[in-house]
Amino acid sequence: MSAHIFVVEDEKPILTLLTYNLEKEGYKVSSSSNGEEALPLIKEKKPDLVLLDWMLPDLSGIKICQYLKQDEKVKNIPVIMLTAKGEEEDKVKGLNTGAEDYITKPFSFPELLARIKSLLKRVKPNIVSEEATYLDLKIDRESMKVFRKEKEISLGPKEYKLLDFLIKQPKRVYSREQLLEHVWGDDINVESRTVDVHITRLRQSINIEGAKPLIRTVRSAGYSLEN
Amino acid sequence: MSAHIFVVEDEKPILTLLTYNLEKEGYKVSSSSNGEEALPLIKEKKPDLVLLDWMLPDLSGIKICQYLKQDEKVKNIPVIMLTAKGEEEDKVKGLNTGAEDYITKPFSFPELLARIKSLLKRVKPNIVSEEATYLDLKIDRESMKVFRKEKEISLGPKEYKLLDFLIKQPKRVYSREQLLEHVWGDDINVESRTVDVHITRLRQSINIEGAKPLIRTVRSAGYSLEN
DNA sequence: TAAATATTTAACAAATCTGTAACATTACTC
DNA sequence: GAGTAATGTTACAGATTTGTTAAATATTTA
Repeated sequence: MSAHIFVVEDEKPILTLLTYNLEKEGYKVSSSSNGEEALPLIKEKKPDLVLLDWMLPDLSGIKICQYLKQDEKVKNIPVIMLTAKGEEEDKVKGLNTGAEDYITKPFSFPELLARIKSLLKRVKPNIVSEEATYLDLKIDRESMKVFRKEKEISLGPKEYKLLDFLIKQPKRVYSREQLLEHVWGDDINVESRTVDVHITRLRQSINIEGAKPLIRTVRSAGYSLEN
Repeated sequence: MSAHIFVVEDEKPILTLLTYNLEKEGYKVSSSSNGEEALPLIKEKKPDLVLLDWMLPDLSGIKICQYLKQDEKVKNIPVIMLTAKGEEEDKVKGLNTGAEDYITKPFSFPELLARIKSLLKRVKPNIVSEEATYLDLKIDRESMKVFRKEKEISLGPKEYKLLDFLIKQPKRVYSREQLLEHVWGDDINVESRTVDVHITRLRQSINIEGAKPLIRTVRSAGYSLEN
């Protein structure tokens, strides 16, 4: 499964070059040479990574980045900013926009590629596929069905979300707070012990005869999907 | 593996504060309060980042930065300059020296920390890596598991934290007080002898048949992860 | 070598953390 | 609108972890 990269760049030669090279590397590329139209497109398409020219003519890259990083739904998409040489002083300003990386134009493509890969590796959990499995557990996100050993299991909405989240990085341990943030949403105000209860319910649901328990408790730390 | 930061600052209180706080965050810190001696030291030690006072008495920070940025071997080390308030207008001048960031004194430590992290992220994308090893000991921070010779070891929360901290800089000796601060947290009030007990427990946990002891006691000084 | 100093370890009580049942409340379905 | 399902909270039992103490052991000093 390949990552989807969104490029916002008004300099056509650069855009063409980037698109060409990135696609050659196997990435799916979308682009816009116009800041104003880029923002809604990014929110709609939810790419895995955004390459953003610092100084776009209409809506500047800095602004776009700020908007993205303020929006709950897309703030986790990593952003690499392309800053031209003369704008280097603005780097400091850029720190506060929350972009994950900066590259000064003109840049070497291999370097860019390395940085892209490095970032994508870190946000792997955001790259979701239609189907995920862990051992004998399978989740089909299209039909929203869950199977254990080929047998369908019925989960409540929250249990489904919880599993959906945990299975993205099965072995990673998440704190109750992290789970609340990602599964419940961070504005919500819910006791962290509530997570325990839902974990218990999820455990009961996915537990079938003759199968291992799949959720690990890590004392004073949290939970992970693992046995 | 933790990042190495070099601080050049002639104001002793600031230098002390910085060193203290940075080490508390787990960074390795070297320093110099003298510009002339700093330059060769930086070239020799090749830290991951340099914090540089703008106006040093002998050899100014600007000069040092210029020299660093002209030297092929160290030009890639990011530099953060600490400018005093009155010197703010000189920022523009400073930009040409190639420093990566500027902070005006007095500064808030959390802000400095954020900038350091942001810079380090670019240079060393995974400075606090998800995995650390020392000899036959491995700690996976993602799943929060510890292995000795490929075999999983189960640790209590505090033991895990202790090891997690010690392994960031193996061989470095930490006093009981330092360990209390880093592993327990500094508001807490716990006897320093308690550290001994936890070290003992950690020793027992990570000690498996036919493997060397990995924690060294340094009499009247503290402990280190070393054999 | 004895005394002084420092560290290791076992034992135990106190504190903390987790699992789950029970219940109240809210949201949804027909 | 009644009935059903889902959700969040609380309470409590049981399990694990933690800090302290004190005695045993080790190391240094005089």
